Amino acid sequence: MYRTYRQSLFERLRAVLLEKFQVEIPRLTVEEPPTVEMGDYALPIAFDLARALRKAPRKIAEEQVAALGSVPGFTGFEVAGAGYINCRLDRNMAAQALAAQMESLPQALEFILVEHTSINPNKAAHVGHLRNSILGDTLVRMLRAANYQVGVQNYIDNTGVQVADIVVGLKYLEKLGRDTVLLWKFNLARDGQHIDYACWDLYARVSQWYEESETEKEARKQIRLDMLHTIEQGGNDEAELAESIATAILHRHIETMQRLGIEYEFLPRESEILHLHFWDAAFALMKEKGVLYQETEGKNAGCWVMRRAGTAGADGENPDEEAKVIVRSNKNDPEADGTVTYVGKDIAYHLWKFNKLGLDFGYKLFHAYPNGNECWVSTERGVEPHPSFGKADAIYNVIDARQADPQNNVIEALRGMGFNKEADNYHHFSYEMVALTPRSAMALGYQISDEDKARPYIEVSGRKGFGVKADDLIDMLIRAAKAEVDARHSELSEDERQSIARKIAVGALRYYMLRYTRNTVIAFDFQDALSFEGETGPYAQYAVVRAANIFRKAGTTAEEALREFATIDAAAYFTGEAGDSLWELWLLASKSVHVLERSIQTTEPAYLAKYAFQLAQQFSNFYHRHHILTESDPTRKTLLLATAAVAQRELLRALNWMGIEAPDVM
RNA sequence: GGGCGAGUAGCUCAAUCGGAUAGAGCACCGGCCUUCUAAGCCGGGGGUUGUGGGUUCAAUUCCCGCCUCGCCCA
Repeated sequence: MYRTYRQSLFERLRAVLLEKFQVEIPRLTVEEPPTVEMGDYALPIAFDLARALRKAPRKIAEEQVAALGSVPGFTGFEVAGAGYINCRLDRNMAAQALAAQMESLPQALEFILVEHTSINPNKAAHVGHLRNSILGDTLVRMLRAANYQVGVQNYIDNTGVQVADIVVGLKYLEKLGRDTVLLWKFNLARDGQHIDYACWDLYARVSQWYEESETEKEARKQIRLDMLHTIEQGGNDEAELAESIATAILHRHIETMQRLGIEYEFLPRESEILHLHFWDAAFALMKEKGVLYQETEGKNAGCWVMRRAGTAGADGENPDEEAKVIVRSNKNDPEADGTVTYVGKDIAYHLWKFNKLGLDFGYKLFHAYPNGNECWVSTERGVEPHPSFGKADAIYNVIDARQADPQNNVIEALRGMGFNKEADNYHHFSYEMVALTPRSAMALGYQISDEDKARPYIEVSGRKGFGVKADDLIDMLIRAAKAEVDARHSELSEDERQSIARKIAVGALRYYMLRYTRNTVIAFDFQDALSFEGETGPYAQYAVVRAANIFRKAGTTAEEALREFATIDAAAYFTGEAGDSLWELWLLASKSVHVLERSIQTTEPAYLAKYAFQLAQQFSNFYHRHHILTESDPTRKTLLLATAAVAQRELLRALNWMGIEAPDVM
């Protein structure tokens, strides 16, 4: 509603400016007046034109108001302040329009591929991964709400150094082989332990083992490198072990994320990128397009390198020392000679995403969700038929800010190959890391140096086993929510209370991760994350529940309240101070799709989170101000019920776009 | 050394493409449960937006210098 009227206002003003002032404006700034009494939209256009037209802004604004005349849906325009044009909607008409139908965005044609989560399958997921997955899943939901076709995938680096570290740990620390590992897994299951948790500790121990002995350091580093190469090569016991561990941990990650309502459609794995020779095809293509060249001099002599984004490149005389190495050269270590870097493999993978590689994965089913959705995984020889993945028009890679450099290298490679459209539609959806407050780190039992205690946050580290595991946090949240529900709703069954607690926990966690803008480092704090008051998910859920209580006690439904509203004329109730405050809630409720659109344009889910909170806040205010059930004026009662219905409907939509469900009671 | 990001109330964060009186939450103080649920509402104190210049009708926002912190690359 808000978006639709905004659009028509823009069109009208553009036409008027062209006709009466001979000015063409590509974009129009539409703001909001400071208070709702002043109007619903504010146009600062007169300020922009003051210089060109050599007139005072107020004077221009007055002429424009005269030129605008009457616009459907608007009751008037007035000049305010130094030269703003404030626009007033016909409140009654707008409210009827909003009550009658939900606003939506036009059908989009693009197929958008979102990649998120991408956790190394060698340890349990932690809070940092949760931020990634929740941001990514919310982006997926927002794009789908905006009528895009969206694919979701989770990239699995199953042959990387982190998985190799676990295999080193099993072999050299736990002294396990291919067969005895099965027993180890069995014992874990018997003791009620999860493999991702066990590997969390093992990973920390291996990382320590590499460093702890000065005399063994070099030898152990070599063991690590050899293990990596053995696994990459495949067809041996170590690779089989790596595959078995990585797959088991991957299943755990899928389960963890499923608890938060996060699903994937496809899991492309690095092992297939290697074994299906994606790199060879990419290598040939890159050489053909002249993106890669073999350096003959300097420190990178013998390597295949690529000009780095933002640098001058080779000048014809000296080697480009800033160039990014894609294929390593190592005369001292023939094993390492010809090794493709991570960025190299990533380029091949992204050529596949845009259907530029001429190769495809094999596919097999990996996981079936309870709702019937399926998650597929890459494999060398897959099954037929299988769903189609890749062939994206645009992609969003949800990857933390520290990886901006490699991401830009991939984009630069695409551009260098002439895939400009693809490079333009490649979005690194970047976000800052989740760290721990010193207080939370100490609560977890870690020893903190005095220096670290003075910092606002401490970076988590998988190597040190320092961090908050995702499942632990979810368990804590559910316990905390359950205690509240138990205290309030003893009349409900255990199952019902558990289900409500789960929704509250998910709401709290998802909101917590979304409320911060992307480039803010989250200093994770248990006290904040476990809070259900103030600016939190449960606060917004509570507003929905309160609205539901009204309908239940009134013996009606939100839908019925909205149908009833169509039969009354509420114009008289939208005037005066009381009318302003009521209208303010309708106006805010009408902005949901506008906020959705803006959140997508700026790739900033935090706007949506902020909006949901504000809408809940306005509703709570309304709830206290008007006692609906005891309202004696029937027309007014109908209006108030419709107000609650519209606020609840739009709040539910906004929460749904963030993957937050509201319980029936709480 | 180069690149990116950040610095706003006691704390954690917002502030749309440069717009009207810089806003929320937490914490603190004071009110409100016989009413549709107090996971709530109302009120209060709290700010030289790191710092020095510049641009302009208007700067937290843009430009330049400096300081501090974080990350990435070499």
